[in-house]
Amino acid sequence: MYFLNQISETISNAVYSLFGDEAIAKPLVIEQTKKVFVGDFTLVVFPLLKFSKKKPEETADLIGDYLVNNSSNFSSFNVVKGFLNIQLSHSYWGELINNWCIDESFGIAKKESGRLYMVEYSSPNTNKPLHLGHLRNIFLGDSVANILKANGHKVVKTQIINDRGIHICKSMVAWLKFANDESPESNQLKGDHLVGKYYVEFDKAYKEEIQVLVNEGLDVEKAKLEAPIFKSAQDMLLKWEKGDVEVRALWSKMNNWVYSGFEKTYNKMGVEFDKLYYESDTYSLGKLVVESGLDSGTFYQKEDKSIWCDLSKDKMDDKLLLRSDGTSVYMTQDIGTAVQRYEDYPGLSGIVYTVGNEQNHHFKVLFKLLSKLDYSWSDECYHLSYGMVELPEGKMKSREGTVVDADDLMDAVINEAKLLTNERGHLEGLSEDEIESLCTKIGLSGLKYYLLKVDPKRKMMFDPKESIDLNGHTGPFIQYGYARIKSLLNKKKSTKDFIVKDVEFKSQELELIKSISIFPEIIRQSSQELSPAILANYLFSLVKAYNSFYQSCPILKEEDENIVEFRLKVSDLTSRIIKKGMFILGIKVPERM
RNA sequence: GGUUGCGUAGCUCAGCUGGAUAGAGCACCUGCCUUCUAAGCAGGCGGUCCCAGGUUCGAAUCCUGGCGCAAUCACCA
Repeated sequence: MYFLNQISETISNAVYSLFGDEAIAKPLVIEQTKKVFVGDFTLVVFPLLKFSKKKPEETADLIGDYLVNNSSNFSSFNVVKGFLNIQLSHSYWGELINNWCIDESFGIAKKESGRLYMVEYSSPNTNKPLHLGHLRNIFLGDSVANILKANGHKVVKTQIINDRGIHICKSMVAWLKFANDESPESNQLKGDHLVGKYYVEFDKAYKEEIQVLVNEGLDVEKAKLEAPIFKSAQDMLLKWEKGDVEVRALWSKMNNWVYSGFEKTYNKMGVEFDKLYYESDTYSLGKLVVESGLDSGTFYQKEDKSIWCDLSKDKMDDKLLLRSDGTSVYMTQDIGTAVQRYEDYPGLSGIVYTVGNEQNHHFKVLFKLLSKLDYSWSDECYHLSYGMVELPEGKMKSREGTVVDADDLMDAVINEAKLLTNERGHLEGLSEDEIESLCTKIGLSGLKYYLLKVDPKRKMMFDPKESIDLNGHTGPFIQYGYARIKSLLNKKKSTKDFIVKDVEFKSQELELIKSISIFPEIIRQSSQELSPAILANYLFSLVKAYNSFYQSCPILKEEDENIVEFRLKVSDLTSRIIKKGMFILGIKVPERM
């Protein structure tokens, strides 16, 4: 049994014996003892006073006495006001460490849960390259998938690619008009960047045309609709929907440019997907589902033929599902996609949608619609909503060119890692390939950790200077801790069958052990909250505890062989947790740096 | 205007299923490398936890009301 449960059960038994079953009707409040007090665990006794009918101090004393007298796991206790601070015996800690060390998968679920979850993330449009906002999304989703796996679930990593619609047509129109057949091959530009370039070109030309029309006396709204280039885009969308061969060919060609560009970006990130969905495939299923919802009376039709869902009972505005011309909207596609997914994976236990909080309302409505359509799984859909990434100078706006490009950012962060690592003289004796590999690990860890350490649901500030920092609360700090342990273990390995016993731990050793002890709980909690930030912050505190231990407890110099073995063992265990934990965050750790 | 989320040190963030003297990192200041990697460690400075009420033995945490910021409420995606 997980030892925290074991401890709380023992304490619970003590309370039961002393004060009866009513006293344990509510869960006991047991927490790790705050640093300023002496002890390992603290029982808050205030809630027990009405059962003990004694003062807080006396109540705590009674329980403390009982524990120490009835279990060798507890060595001593002290009472401060209504707080019972309990210390575990060092021999019990030693026993625990032995167990953790021989457990290859310490902290990770031993048994499969039998559940299969789908995690959706990234889900870009195919008209422009990925940017900083996508990075938070992708790192989050990828890590959440790993967290679910670490808790014994099976996971399908997926994305819905928004490969159709008016915005895609804009790039296509602009390319036809301005590109002179420019292709990724002809000018060595990544495909997604090339297509993005023409999306911007479209916008530029569009604005100019609007201005011309306005100068001719049209009002702005009208001009937006009348601009020739906009009309061509609309025209192209109609042709696309009708399956026009030439338009489809161009669409296909440009989308493939984008996909190969994305591919490179995902490779660099170290991210991959198990299953891809394309809106061009799922929107028509969405239409069918909406139409059958109309037949069954779930939805209603207005005079102009548009189809709606009445949400007044749910205190929301009615939602449009098919336009009067019969074309689909975003919501239609999302309904189709969800239905398709449950058809593809009948055993699915749930879908996690990693999508920004700007779409909170959209998903609330989507899940409500699925429920109205009587899909039993509608309440298994979960919107993992995360906050926007903001820059020191404000929000990213594509129109104002303040968007931070994902490829540029990764390159910058890796280059910076090279500079800083070189400054420290840590690149000596490495080949070009090794330097590349090491600095990629370091740079990306800085970036990923920076984006993951903040609670997903909060908006966050992205400061470029901080994101490439190697000191303090950063990915490289954790990597460095790992590399130091590895360097140590290369000099002397712990003996496999050594058993820790009769070791009196120094305070730094005990702090480290305590930090290690909660790793399984952290893995569980990260999954419950779908929050890599919990794990990220934990790993930082673990490494801090280790560094403090490392500083104050010499290992190779220590004479007592028993202590040396213990310290090597606990170092090895720490390194395994760091590696595993960072892996779950999607971050690689270098063996040396 | 309605709905939802957020407001903690100069800055970026933890802590929030109520618990003790609210914690980290950055920045600034002091020490520590002939000793296992100083990308480190030890310490200092720094707080009306937005405001006002309420519940409670106990509130940064829960409730109500303000103030401020953000998102959203599209025949956009």
